[in-house]
Amino acid sequence: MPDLSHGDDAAVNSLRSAVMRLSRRLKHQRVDESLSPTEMSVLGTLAGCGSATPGELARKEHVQPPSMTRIVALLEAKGLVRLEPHPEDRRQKVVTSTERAEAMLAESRRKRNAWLAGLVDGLDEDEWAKLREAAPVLEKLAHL
Amino acid sequence: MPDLSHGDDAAVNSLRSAVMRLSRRLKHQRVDESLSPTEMSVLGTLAGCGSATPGELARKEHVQPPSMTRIVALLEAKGLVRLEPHPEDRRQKVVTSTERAEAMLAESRRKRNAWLAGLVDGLDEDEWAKLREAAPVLEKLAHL
DNA sequence: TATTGTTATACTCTATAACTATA
DNA sequence: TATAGTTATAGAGTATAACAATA
Repeated sequence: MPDLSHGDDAAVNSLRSAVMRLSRRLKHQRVDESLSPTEMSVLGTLAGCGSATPGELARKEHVQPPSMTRIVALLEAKGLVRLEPHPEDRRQKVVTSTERAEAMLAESRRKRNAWLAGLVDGLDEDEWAKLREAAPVLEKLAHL
Repeated sequence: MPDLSHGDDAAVNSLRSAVMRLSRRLKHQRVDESLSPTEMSVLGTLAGCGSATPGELARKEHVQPPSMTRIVALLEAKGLVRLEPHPEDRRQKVVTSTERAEAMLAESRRKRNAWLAGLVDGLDEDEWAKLREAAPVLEKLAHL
């Protein structure tokens, strides 16, 4: 385990503050107005793991089960996920993203890049490189 | 401006997703249960810049003026900020953090480190170093 | 008896619109 | 006429508690 020395203290504060502010801006920059950040995140997760149960999704997104019930219902109403009975456990359900969701993810990826291009306009190559290197670590941290 | 090539595309997705999830977890890990993430962020901002008007704080935190009015009122009720009339413009007010806020920030910094220590337990030195390097860039991004 | 998911309900945070006071 | 801040109100997102169905 890394030893948290005094210098890291400032880094932690900086990291926390930046993440909170960035998340607030990202909320506003949603590519599809009809989709909340968590709905988008769920679709991204499903694109990565194929399919999952509501409970698994709730744990992965760090949201309570009732919240995930609502989110999945909204996504289903929009035709972005499909709900099927679990083959082995009749209590559970299996959530799978539809082709429409895949197409939407691809489209929003283009739009996000446009927005980010504007934002990284103020960054130099070195800064952007650092961010790129840190992205997977941030993901790991979010999953830990 | 850095050219956003194909490889960056994935980094953007990764970054966005990670920031959203981390922010959700940070919300839960608030050191002082009675303080929202934005309230904490405002205190951090004030600690950095000394004092500011509600309008300035709203812009810095990327929040609308009425929201900042509420936040400042809550902080004042908790004795964490002081409100004074602006010396030159009687429409404006000056918000300053109190000693109590400074003490609380110091205390919460210790608690945050303890929480982070648990989280970075799963990171190796190299990953933590990447995160530390990226922190100031994330901050810059959040301010851009 | 434990677990998965749902329903019903309430809370927190933020936004928009309309208003007041000052510039 | 424009700007800083406030008040009133509404909406989005999430949580907790109680419940149903299945294991």
